[in-house]
Amino acid sequence: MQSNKDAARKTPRLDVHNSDVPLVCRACESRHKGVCGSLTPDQLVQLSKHTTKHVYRSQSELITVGDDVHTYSNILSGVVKLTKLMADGRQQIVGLQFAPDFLGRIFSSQSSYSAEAATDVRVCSFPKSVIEDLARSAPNMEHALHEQTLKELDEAREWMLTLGRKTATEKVASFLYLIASNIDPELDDDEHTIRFELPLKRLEIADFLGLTIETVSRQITKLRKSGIIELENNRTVIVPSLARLQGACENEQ
Amino acid sequence: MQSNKDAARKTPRLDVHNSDVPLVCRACESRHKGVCGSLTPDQLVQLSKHTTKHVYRSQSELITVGDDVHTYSNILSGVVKLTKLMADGRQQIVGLQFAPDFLGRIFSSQSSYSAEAATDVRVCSFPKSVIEDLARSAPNMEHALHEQTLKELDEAREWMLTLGRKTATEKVASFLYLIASNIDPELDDDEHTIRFELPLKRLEIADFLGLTIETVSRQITKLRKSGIIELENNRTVIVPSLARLQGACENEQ
DNA sequence: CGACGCCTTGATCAACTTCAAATTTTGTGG
DNA sequence: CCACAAAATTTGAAGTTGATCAAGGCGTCG
Repeated sequence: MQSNKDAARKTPRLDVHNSDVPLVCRACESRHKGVCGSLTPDQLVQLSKHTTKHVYRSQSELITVGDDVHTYSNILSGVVKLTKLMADGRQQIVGLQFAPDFLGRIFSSQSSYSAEAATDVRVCSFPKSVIEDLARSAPNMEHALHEQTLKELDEAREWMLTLGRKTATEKVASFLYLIASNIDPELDDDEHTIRFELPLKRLEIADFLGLTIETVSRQITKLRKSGIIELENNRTVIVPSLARLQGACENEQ
Repeated sequence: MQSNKDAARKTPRLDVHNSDVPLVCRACESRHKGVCGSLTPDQLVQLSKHTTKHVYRSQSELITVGDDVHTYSNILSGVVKLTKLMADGRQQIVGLQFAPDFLGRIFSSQSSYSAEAATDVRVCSFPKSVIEDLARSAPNMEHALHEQTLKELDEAREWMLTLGRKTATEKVASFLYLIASNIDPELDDDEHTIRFELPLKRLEIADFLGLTIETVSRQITKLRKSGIIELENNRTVIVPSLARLQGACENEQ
């Protein structure tokens, strides 16, 4: 997705040991990834002056609909869910974000969705104004944010196809495939078997797929009985063949 | 949505009669809107050197999945639908674009969806390289494109809620409300009644809503019988009260 | 242990789809 | 302008999928 065109825009990446890079950033896993990865040491210094790290416990809110947003964050670890709520309580998860995604609707003081920690989440936060000043003055910063937005848009549209046109089984398979691709999975000796923890509980999966919790449960059982997945426990999934799981995302009937 | 923060970034808008503005742009309805609206006369000149205008007939393809894209376009009039197709033929419209939207997945040579004219469409096209060079060298250009991407992302997520959690009637009402808000409607003497042409046929509405054509037809009939809309003919809709239509988008049962 | 949260399973029901056909609208050529 | 064919839409009846309602199981924590 990232093309070689981008490489030209980036300031040549300096060695991690370069003393220009601020201390907080030097040991950061996101240092070379996501938005931070395309910043110059100078910009990192400017940013790091206002950086704070936070841990959010699972199910706590990072951004509330309607509230003014004063910070943006880099996700260092964990999974964040973006949810929309209807007046009568119906809920839809409209996006999942993983490290090292950038969190926050830039150039807008209000969010039209809330962001909640699906798992425990560690973030590196920056005041809104610092990010926006940097975006205004540093084209590479705005470009990095733009790429992040484009990635989210591609993912949202892919999910629209899932929501609008896939069957319940295909939806659940698509969800498992999404997680398998985004969580760093343990690869088994038999290099084709992968294993991972689900970051969402059944109700959240239902809210992501536009289904009910019962239907999600039944489809998981169905995928298990058909041998496409195995369950070590409710949260731990083993995928013997990623190709077979992928096939289940779009079943020719 | 556009905030006053943006105003500061924009070069002060020059008078339309300013001779610096190229001829093709001077008479253009999009001149002050969309991406072009935030360009300087110099940038417009640079862009206009490579500008071509096209008309696409309804149902013709502007962008085909998998094909390399060599141009970006500004929509001058008409409606463009972005569609995704599954191997077995299931189809989902993942976005609708209206004038003066910018069309094309920037910074990527391939599109993961196709773009088709839903109605006759007039566009102003630019070679990919010119746009991307401009985006690289002119921060205000990239910012304008970024704002467009953010707007599309907000719309996509709003629609994910519709696809995932709304009933068939609510979906159709939401679609009509979307069109009423994006097509410039005729306002009746009685200032509350609005009237517009549907840019999509029933099958396309179904593909946008994740429904079948029959269900769409039945829901339209239902909305008509309940007095929320009137039909002048298959394509012409009259909305006596926009507030009532909005209410139908999210019905407390 | 007992209560609670979470997940699964079963039975029934409603919403939406599918299949089929009728009806209306649109386009074309004489 | 009419006749006719093709396309689009509507309507009806039956079938399916997934939702709802209800109950029970499992694991954790006080």
